[in-house]
Amino acid sequence: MKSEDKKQPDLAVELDRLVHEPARLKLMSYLYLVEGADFVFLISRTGLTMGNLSAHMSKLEKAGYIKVEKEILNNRPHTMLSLTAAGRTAFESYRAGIEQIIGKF
Amino acid sequence: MKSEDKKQPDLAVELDRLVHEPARLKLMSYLYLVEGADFVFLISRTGLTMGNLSAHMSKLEKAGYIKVEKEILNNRPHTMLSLTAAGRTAFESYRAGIEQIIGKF
DNA sequence: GTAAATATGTTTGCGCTGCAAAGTTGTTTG
DNA sequence: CAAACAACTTTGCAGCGCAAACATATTTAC
Repeated sequence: MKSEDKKQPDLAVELDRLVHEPARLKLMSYLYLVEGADFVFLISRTGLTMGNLSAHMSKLEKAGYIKVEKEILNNRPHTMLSLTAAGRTAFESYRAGIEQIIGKF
Repeated sequence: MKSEDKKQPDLAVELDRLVHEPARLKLMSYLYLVEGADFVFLISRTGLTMGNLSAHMSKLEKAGYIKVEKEILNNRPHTMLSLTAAGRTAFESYRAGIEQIIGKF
């Protein structure tokens, strides 16, 4: 490396706040592995309330990070979530960013 | 009443928001390694503005995570930051929490 | 010698956001 | 039929991070 690099703010990496928020980070982390989980299951898995899961889900959907499919199953609503390609990319890049800040695990 | 662990919400881990905030995460990550850095240097290192660094520094200090030492050096104010023992512990436990959510790197 | 620029921070104003609580819609049960 | 349940959505507000404004002391320019 050259000394012409005045400062190297390797910590100046920007983390995607949409992913960074703990509730959403948990969701995306899980969806990254399983490729599909339903609303009710995710509540028990993440410890979120229905209200909060609903709100975060909407944000992630609006951002294009997850796909939300609603259907009627056994006469009841049923909601399935899954990561989109953009969501996978966003998660991977978030992971890289955080690793850069925190260091190797 | 007695509860059996039917579900293991390994994602239900709580992240310390004081550490989680990107600006503070960067600060603590760096201080974890070097054990002492001054205000001006940290600005270039983290990409924060003076105002934001000042605010986050105050929060971390109030939380007991860092120690802030102010002196006059060459007729100018000089501020040194360093992690406290509590800060080190908090950072380590944050790291463990995030690893549990995101997975192994 | 004083006005302007520089250095090192702190404080303030406010827009955004996450969370708990309340609301919605439909179904089952007694 | 009413009350309880299931699966969500919407709302209200407190708290927070950020940019901008402010504070204070020193050095430089003229």
